[in-house]
Amino acid sequence: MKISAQEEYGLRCLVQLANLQPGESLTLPQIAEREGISTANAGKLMWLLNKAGFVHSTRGTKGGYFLARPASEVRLNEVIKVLDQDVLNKHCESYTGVLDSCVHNGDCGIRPVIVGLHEIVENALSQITLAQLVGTESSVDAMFHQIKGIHRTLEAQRI
Amino acid sequence: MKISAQEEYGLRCLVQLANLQPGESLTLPQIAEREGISTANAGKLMWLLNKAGFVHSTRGTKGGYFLARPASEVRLNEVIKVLDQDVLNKHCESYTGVLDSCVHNGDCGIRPVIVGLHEIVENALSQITLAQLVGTESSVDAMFHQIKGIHRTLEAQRI
DNA sequence: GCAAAACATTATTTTTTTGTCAAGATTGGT
DNA sequence: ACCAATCTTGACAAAAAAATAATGTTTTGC
Ligand code: FES
Ligand code: FES
Repeated sequence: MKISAQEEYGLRCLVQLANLQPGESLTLPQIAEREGISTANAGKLMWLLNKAGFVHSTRGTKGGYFLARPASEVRLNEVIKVLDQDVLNKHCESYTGVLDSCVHNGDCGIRPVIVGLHEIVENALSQITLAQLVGTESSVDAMFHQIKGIHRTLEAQRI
Repeated sequence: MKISAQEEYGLRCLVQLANLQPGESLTLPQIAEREGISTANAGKLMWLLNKAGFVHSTRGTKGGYFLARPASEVRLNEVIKVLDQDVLNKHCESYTGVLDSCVHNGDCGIRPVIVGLHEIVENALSQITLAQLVGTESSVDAMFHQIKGIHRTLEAQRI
């Protein structure tokens, strides 16, 4: 269970744009330099995000990228879904094994785990907006702990 | 954010062993056939799980694999951690980009998200044991929804 | 003791993911 | 009109992950 490079860098690029003042924009070389990735790579990421409608772009001199929506209205689960090539949902069909579908079709004890995990992650991500990621690390961390705090309570009860 | 093939299949193999009666065991070909993967692949997975101490094995004719601990004492977060090559924790050092470490070292808004997500997943997994996965799909699903239910409550409050 | 059945371990191949390159298209300034 | 800065897009190459193959070791049963 890990976050893919595309998910992470795509999100990072969006955060860079979220840091801008209204009216400002960033070019590909600027984004690439600020995140320490190549311009070509940033280009592909931004192309994805543009296609998905998260950013707008202007061509030509003085062009660049800027957020299409206010950062406070962009939830992280939407972003991740786009960057992850939508392979998350339909798990049982795209089975890597020899068989076409999962051998446990009909009554499967694994499916709830896979699906449930994705739901938990999605739910956590849906509670975070881009705007919440522009602050200092400690403020972001504190925000995140509100979500995790609920879990700790549950765990404490269980023991 | 997705579960890797190794995580999924390793977990599946363990569930197969958890289904056994005490004293029984499964051979590699049996495990492979039940999960629809190749014998060689199952062999590698079981080797990992054996090395990590989750299963014991006996060689020779009438050999096979069986759980080293009761299924009710094996938590999923331990299993996943072993199958995922421990790359989960130290994220900021193993940065794929051009730089040695994350460009935001010192004050990073992304780090809490990465770390926090892993903690949330780990926490959820730590609440599930192998024994809970041997039932019918609906029973496993119901168990999982107890965990997710907490999230729903939180979400409802937020709105 | 020998052969068959089974696990153990390392190496190789295949597939998927990630990152790069290059040619094209659009805009703004001069 | 021209040029330079910029995004766009598809093809390509490198890296990582996954799966397979190959070889070796141990045990059982005869
Ligand atoms: S039926 Fe899809 S994971 Fe089992
Ligand atoms: S410092 Fe590690 S993700 Fe930013």
